[in-house]
Amino acid sequence: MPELPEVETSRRGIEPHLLNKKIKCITIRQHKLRWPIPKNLPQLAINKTVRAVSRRAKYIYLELDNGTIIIHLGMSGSLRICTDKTLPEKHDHVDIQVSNGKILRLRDPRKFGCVLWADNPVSEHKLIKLLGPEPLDDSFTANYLHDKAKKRQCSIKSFIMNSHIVVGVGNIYASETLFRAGINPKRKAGNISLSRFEKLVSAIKLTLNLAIKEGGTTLRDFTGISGQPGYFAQKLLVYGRKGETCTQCGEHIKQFTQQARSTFYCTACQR
DNA sequence: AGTGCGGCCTGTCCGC
DNA sequence: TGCGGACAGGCCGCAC
Repeated sequence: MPELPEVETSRRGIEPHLLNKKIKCITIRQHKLRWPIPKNLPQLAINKTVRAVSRRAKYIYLELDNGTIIIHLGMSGSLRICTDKTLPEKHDHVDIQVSNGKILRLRDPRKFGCVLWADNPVSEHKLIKLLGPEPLDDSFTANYLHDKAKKRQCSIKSFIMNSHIVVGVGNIYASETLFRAGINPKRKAGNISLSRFEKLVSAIKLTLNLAIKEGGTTLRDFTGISGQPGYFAQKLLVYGRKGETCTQCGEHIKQFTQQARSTFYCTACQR
């Protein structure tokens, strides 16, 4: 599933094919994604130029003069660049063709993703407005997290997965970063010291940057096959490693369920 | 306001 | 071998 690093890699992959190109055609084969694709999307976007291909949280923006196309990949979505010679397959729901003939094609078997329109400025859109800082921005600091966590009773894991606190930390990276920071995922967010938040913030930045590097390598030829799931697996320290030994201490990795999500951690290393 | 959970959806895996 | 059911997950929107 696309986590932030994969979304950023996708963005970088499609950008050169779309930037400064005019949108010529939008084909919607399946309107029913997480939210319906607006019926008037083609009307709004056709003959408009893509001024920027950017990202906020796990949303990809195609910025036009009159507004923005927002794309979210949900958990099974992927983007590729092709031409109309490549026939759409079963789960290829949307094509956006630009003036050089290239097509941006969205595939999403589970339909958890979305394609939406936002009037200017996109930052005022309902889904965007309340989002927390980008984890890789300088504004995301230990002080910020520590302050936000004051008196919070929820677990540190659900705290860092809360997009109103910080964006882009999904279920996999929540486990991974808490392991790197040596923090027990069950610990209450409000009960964590500033110095431990410093470790956590460093771990989040490190892990996401490493994964973006990995994604960059794996998805280099993005217009071809595109990203297979599980390509991060080699680098994962705890996620999906239930019963295997901890890379730090040799203890067995434990799995349990938190907020209906699988958490993996080392009982010895994480306190 | 903070917290937790239901729901959306289909491919994959497991057990029978 | 084929089939059914459990499971996975991002994250909004609602209920408490």
